Amino acid sequence: MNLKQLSKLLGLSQTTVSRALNGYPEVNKETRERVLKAVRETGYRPNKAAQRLATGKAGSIGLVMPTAPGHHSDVHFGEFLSGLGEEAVRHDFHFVITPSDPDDEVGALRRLAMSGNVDALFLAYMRGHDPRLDMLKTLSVPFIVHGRSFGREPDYPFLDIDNEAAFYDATKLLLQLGHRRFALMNGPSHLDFAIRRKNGVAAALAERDLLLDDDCTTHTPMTDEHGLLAMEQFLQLEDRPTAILCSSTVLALGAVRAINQAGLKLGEDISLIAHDDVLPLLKPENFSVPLTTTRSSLRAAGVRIAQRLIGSLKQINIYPQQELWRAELIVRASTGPAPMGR
Amino acid sequence: MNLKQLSKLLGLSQTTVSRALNGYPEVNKETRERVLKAVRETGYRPNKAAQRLATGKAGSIGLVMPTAPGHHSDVHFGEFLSGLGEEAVRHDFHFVITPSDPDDEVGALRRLAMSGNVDALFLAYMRGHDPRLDMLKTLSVPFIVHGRSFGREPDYPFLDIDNEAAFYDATKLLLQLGHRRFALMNGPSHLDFAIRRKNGVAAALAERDLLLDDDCTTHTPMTDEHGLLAMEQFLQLEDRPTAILCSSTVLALGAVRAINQAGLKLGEDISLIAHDDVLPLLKPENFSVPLTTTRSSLRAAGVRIAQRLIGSLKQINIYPQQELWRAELIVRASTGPAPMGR
DNA sequence: ACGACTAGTCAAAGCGCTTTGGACTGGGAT
DNA sequence: ATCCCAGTCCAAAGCGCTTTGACTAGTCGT
Repeated sequence: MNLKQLSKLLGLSQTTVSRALNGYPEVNKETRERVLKAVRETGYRPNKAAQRLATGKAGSIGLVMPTAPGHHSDVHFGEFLSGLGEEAVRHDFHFVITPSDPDDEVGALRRLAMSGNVDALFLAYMRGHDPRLDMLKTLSVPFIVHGRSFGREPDYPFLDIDNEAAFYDATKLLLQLGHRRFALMNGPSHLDFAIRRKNGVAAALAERDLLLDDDCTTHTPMTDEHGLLAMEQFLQLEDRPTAILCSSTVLALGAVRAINQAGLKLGEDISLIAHDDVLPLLKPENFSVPLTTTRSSLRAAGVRIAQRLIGSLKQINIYPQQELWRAELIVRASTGPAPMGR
Repeated sequence: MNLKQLSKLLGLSQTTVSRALNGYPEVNKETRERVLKAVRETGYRPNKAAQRLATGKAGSIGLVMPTAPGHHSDVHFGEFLSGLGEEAVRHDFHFVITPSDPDDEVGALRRLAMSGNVDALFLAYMRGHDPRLDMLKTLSVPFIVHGRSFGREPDYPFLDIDNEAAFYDATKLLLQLGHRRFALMNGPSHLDFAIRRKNGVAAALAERDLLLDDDCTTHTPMTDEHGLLAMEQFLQLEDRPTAILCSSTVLALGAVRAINQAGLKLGEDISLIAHDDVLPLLKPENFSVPLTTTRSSLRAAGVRIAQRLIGSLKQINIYPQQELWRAELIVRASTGPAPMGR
C-alpha cells in the first residue's frame, strides 16, 4: 500500500493525502478525517526512504559502533543508547547504527554522514585529539559530542561531565582523610575522559606536592577482570597505595574482590572512590562495603543529548551549545581515614 | 556530489557510472578505473535512501529497542548487538533501531517493518506467546528470532539455546551432589527463556519427586540488586535452599554478596550455578569463588544470526532455518556436596 | 454584477539512484 | 558486401514521497 494506491482509493490526489497526513492547514477537516480513517484501516505507512529522499529528513540519528572480534562491547554504550532512545521515542526518531572497525572510525563516520540517511550524528568515546572532529567540520551534517577532545577550541556542540573536577574533588577528600599514597584505575589512555580524570587527580595531589606514580596508574578497558588485575598489581607494591581512584564501578567490582582476597578491609585498610555512571546492573550502594562515588547518570546524558539533537533539527534550538555537568561526590563506606603505621 | 554531477564530470552517463560502481560486467575496464578514481578524489558516496528507493534494499537490519524512563537498559542487548555488528561490518550492513515503548513493541515493529527502510528484522526478548510472530507472518519482511516462543509451531527461523536442557543438566548435577532444596533466580516471568529454564529445573526435580517451591522462585530483571534481594529472601526461609540456579551472572553477583554477608560459604554451605552469557564485563571465573556455569556466548549468537540474516538477503542461504545451541556446563568452585545436617 | 479573495484541490516536477531496452561500434563469419 | 554479435555505452522510466504553482468554486464587498 503506497500513497498512490491510497489516494486512488480515496478519490483524492496524492498531494491532498500527503498534506492531510502531514498536518498542513489547507485541507478540509472532513477530508482529513476521511484520510486518517483510511490510513487506520489499510495500515498504510509512508515509506521512510522515499520521505527522506523527498525531504532530506527522516528522523534519524546516526551513531558509529566500534566492533571487531575481540573488541568487547561496552556496558556504557547500551546505557547511553537507552537514554537517547527514551527521548527519541517521543519524537518518533530512530537510530542508524553503523558497525565499524575500531581502526576506521573516521571512515565509518564519514560514510555514515555522506550516506544521506541520517539527519544528525552523535559522537562518543572521544579521544585526546580526535580526528573525527576535523572531518565533521568539513561536512554539513549537524552533530553533537558526548565528551570533549583536547587539542582544539571547543567550537563544537558537546555535553560532557567535568571529569577533572570530579576526580579532583574525590582526590581532595582522600587527602583530607590523611591519605598520601594514591593509585588510579583508569580507562584506556587515549580517551579524553581518562586524560582529564588523571589531570584532576594530579592537580589535587600537586597541591600537596605529591605525584601520581606510574606504577600506580593503570589504563585498561573497564571490566571487572581488569579491575581485579590492576588491584592485585597495586597490592604487590612494597609501598602500596591506601587510596584508590577508579574510573568505573565495573572496575571497582574487580578491585574490591582483590582487596577482599588480600584480606584487607575496604574503608579501613584501603579507601576507594569510583566514578558511577548509574548503571542499573551495578549499584555502588549495594556493594558489601557501599562505595563512595562521583556520580553522573549516563542515561540522563543520553536523554539530554537526544533533546538537543532533535531540538536543533526541529529548529527549536533553545539549548546551549555546550554543557558541562558536575558530578556529585557521594560519600559512603568505602572511604575512611588513612591507616596509621603504613 | 551526486551521481548526476559525477557522471557529468566524467563525461559519462549515469547508467555507466552506476554500473561501474556496482560491478556490472558490461563496462570497459579503463572506464571503470576512471570512475573509481573520480570517486576516490571527489569522495562521492551514493545516497542510501535513493538506493533503497530504487532497489528496495539498502543493507540494513532492523531492531526494536524497548525504552522508557525507568525501563533500564540491558547489558545483554549491548553484547548481542556487538556480535551482530561484528558480522554486519564485513558486509557493509547497518542497523536501524527503533526505540519503543515496552508496551507497544508490536506496533513499533510493525511500523519499522512497513517503513520500508529495513531489509530484515531481528527479534529478541521473546515472550511466552509472542504476538509479534503472528504480526510478522502477515508481512513479507524476512526476520529471524533470537529465542523462541511457546504457543505455536516453531515455523519461523530462530536461533536459541536449549534453555531447558541447560537448566535440567545444572539441576541434575546439583541433585547428584545431594542437594534437595532448590531455588531459582530467574528473569522476568513473561519471557520465553525464563519459562523454559524453569521447566528444565522442574523436570530434573520431578525425576526425584521434588518440587520447585514458589517461595524459592523469583522473577526479576537481571541486575545485581535484584540478585541481592532475591538471595536475602531465600536465606530468610526457615528451610532454606542449599542449591541455587541463577539465570545470569549479573544476578549471581548480587546473590554471592548476600551469601557472603550472611556469613555463609559459597560451594560449601550453599551451591550456585549461574547461566553465563559470556559478558566481557563480568567473568564467572573471577568471582572470589569461581562460579559453576552453563555457558553460551551471546555474542557468538549475534554473529551467527547476522550471518544467517545477511546470507538469506544475499540469496546464499546455506543456513538451517532453526538452530538450537547446547550450553556447556562448566564446573567450578561454587558447587559442592550438599551440607550435612540441614 | 464584477473583480478580489479564500479555501480546497490537483497535476507535475523533483529528490538520487537503478534498470530496462535500445543504439552504436568494430570485427569475424558468410 | 552483408549479417551477426560481443562489447560499450546511453536515454528514459520508475521507486514513493513532498512541494510548487495553478486551477476551481464559493464568498464577499461594492
